[in-house]
Amino acid sequence: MSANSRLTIAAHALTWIGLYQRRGHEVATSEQIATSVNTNPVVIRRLLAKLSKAGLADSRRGAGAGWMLARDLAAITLLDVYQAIEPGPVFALHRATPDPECIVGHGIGPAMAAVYDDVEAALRRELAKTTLEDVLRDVLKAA
Amino acid sequence: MSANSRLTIAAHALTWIGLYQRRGHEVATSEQIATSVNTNPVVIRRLLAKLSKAGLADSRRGAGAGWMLARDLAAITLLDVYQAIEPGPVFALHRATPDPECIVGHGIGPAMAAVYDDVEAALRRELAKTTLEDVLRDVLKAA
DNA sequence: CCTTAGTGTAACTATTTTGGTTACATCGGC
DNA sequence: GCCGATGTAACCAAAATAGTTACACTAAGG
Repeated sequence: MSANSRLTIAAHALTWIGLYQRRGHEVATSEQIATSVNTNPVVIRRLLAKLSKAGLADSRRGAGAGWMLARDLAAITLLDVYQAIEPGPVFALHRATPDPECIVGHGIGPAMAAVYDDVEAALRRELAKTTLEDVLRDVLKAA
Repeated sequence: MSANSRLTIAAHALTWIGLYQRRGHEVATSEQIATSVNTNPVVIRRLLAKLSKAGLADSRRGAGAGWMLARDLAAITLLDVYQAIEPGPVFALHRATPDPECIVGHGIGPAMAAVYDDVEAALRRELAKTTLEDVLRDVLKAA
């Protein structure tokens, strides 16, 4: 399937900031996070910008700039992260509109849309079960 | 997100064949199906080839060739279709492997993979709830 | 002030996925 | 053998995703 890695990267970034702050640091830079994630700092900043708009992270500019969490890790679920960064749905309907003269072509869109709504709801329910605190706990356990 | 339309098209194709057969026809051609879906016949054949391998559809060659269902619509769930055509997972881990020296970089992969397994399981459970018979009923209701 | 480290964001490129198209070998009933 | 279809490879186009460069802007600290 599509398979994008944004949720993974975003969770990684926030978890990294959370751990860094717990170790006594004020802010984390996109450069530091990018090193851990193994990508370009701009990729991190773009994601954190969305997370910031969603109220999950905050940035500070000027000298001593960087990123910090807007809430504790325990107060951020993967659903929060998902909603902050994923615009589209998991499944798409037809790229080109099917033949409206055909009964199936006419009715299949709404029928599938209803199913997809339920699937997305289930997916969200599942993502809501895990907080970044849970993720960090697993991470530390594995170390 | 990714958003591919394969599941939609595959469900459309099978439902179309099912209805066509109920109306007394032996087989449906990829050309007919493609007209209803509004795409190229090869796209349909490619999908039906996978559905055939999964035991959901059968093809006949030579003169009077075409496609038929291998099972009744009521015996095919959207999960069956999904598994027949979707290879990869919904969410991907890091594209490049994160810094293994970093605790978070080291442990985040397995941690997220565990969550993603649960999410996929929920998604499958949800898809299994709907059969193509259900889809056809909705389609006919909308007509 | 003015230096400086880092954010914010646009613009461009590369890679991958997805879907559409052409082409043609093959099959099998008539 | 003819003919209408499948089966598949090969190629192309478009879109999504991620990586990169570039640079204006911000604000603490000297």
